Amino acid sequence: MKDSWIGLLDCNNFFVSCERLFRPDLVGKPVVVLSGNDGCIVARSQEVKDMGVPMGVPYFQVKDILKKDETTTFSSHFALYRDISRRVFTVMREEVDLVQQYSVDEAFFLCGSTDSGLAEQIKVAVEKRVGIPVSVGIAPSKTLAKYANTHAKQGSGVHFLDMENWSQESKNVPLSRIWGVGGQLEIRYKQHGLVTVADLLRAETSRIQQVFGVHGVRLQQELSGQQALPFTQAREPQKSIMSSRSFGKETTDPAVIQDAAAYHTRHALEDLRSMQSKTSIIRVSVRPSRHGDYLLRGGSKEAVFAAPTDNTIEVLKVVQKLTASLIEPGVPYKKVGVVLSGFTSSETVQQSLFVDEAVLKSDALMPVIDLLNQRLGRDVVTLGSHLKTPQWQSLSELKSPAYTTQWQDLKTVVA
DNA sequence: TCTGGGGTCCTAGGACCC
DNA sequence: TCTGGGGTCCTAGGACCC
Repeated sequence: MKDSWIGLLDCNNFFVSCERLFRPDLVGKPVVVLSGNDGCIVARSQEVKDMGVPMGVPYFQVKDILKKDETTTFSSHFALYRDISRRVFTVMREEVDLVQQYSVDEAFFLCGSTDSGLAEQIKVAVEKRVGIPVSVGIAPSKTLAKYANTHAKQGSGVHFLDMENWSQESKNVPLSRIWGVGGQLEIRYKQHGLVTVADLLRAETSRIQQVFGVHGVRLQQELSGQQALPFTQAREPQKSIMSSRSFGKETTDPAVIQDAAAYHTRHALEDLRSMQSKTSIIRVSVRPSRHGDYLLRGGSKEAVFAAPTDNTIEVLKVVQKLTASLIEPGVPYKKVGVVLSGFTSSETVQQSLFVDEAVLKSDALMPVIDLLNQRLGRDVVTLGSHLKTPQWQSLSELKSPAYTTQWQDLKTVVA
């Protein structure tokens, strides 16, 4: 299809919009959503953006400014956002066939280069039926569609990139504004005299390949309107599961670190089993604070299982060893996490020739534990040694009620 | 005092093999 | 006594994204 352009639908200030859905009184007023630990700002309403509060800034640094302007603050509430996200894309799929979800609040779709009717139609449907404001950008490639979306957000909410003007406009667009160019790459491009999109488009591809590798060449193609990042409707299976969290307070105590590692292992394995998958690679990482003398003392290690497993007990043993070998005495750690990868479907897993009897028995235990936790609430039944009160956990003090996922938090509507 | 969590992809460099 | 080079796999880490 020669005329196949790519659209990007992006929810505006997604987390903020989700909170406003249940607090319509906050529409038009400043709102922020914080990360876990109430550490950083992860979503800002337009009013807060206009106040000059940057994305990702530590909350404590802007607390006073926000208070002064009577900003409403929420701790993040991912179960709610995932639920709203599912509704957004359900409605979207009813309006357009070819959809590729990219993140919790964005999806690409295929459409014609002049098909503004469709773009408008999707936007209206989502806003009307879900209540989340969205913007749509349309262009010949994904990277350009992302860029077009920034125009859409500033304007009427739908924007088609005009390729006639693009070669002219690209002279004034810094590479740093392009999807895929972060702080480090911006510096590297600058070192080679490449500052604007036009600079990159002019550069010799062989030289770009040499200096910036496949990533650079792909970027050049995407920005010239070629689709180097293919649109695929098929949902790629998830390749890894991560569970990690910063501690409320740094710790040097191996028992506390082991307890947190065990917690993340249980949760990652629970997710794994719900995906009907088994894992063959586990990686454990420990990090000191990113802001202190121990910056470089973190690290990670992985282990490979001879036969793929979804058995928490089996994985916990390995995690314990990896964690112990990573911890250095006296280093104050701030974060620990585990990542599972190398998945195979549970049904197709080959049995190892030498299966431990005890492992087989505990395999049967896993579904029981998952079911109990589903019924009784997370972590009612847990495996592995753990401290009575987790000393590493943090508080989310400003969390909104679980409007859509907990019965007791359902909104009461009085007619 | 207080600086997120969950993903993907890429690559440098060491180990190992022939 | 002299003492290669290329390929591949793996680990760990880095960059980016939302």
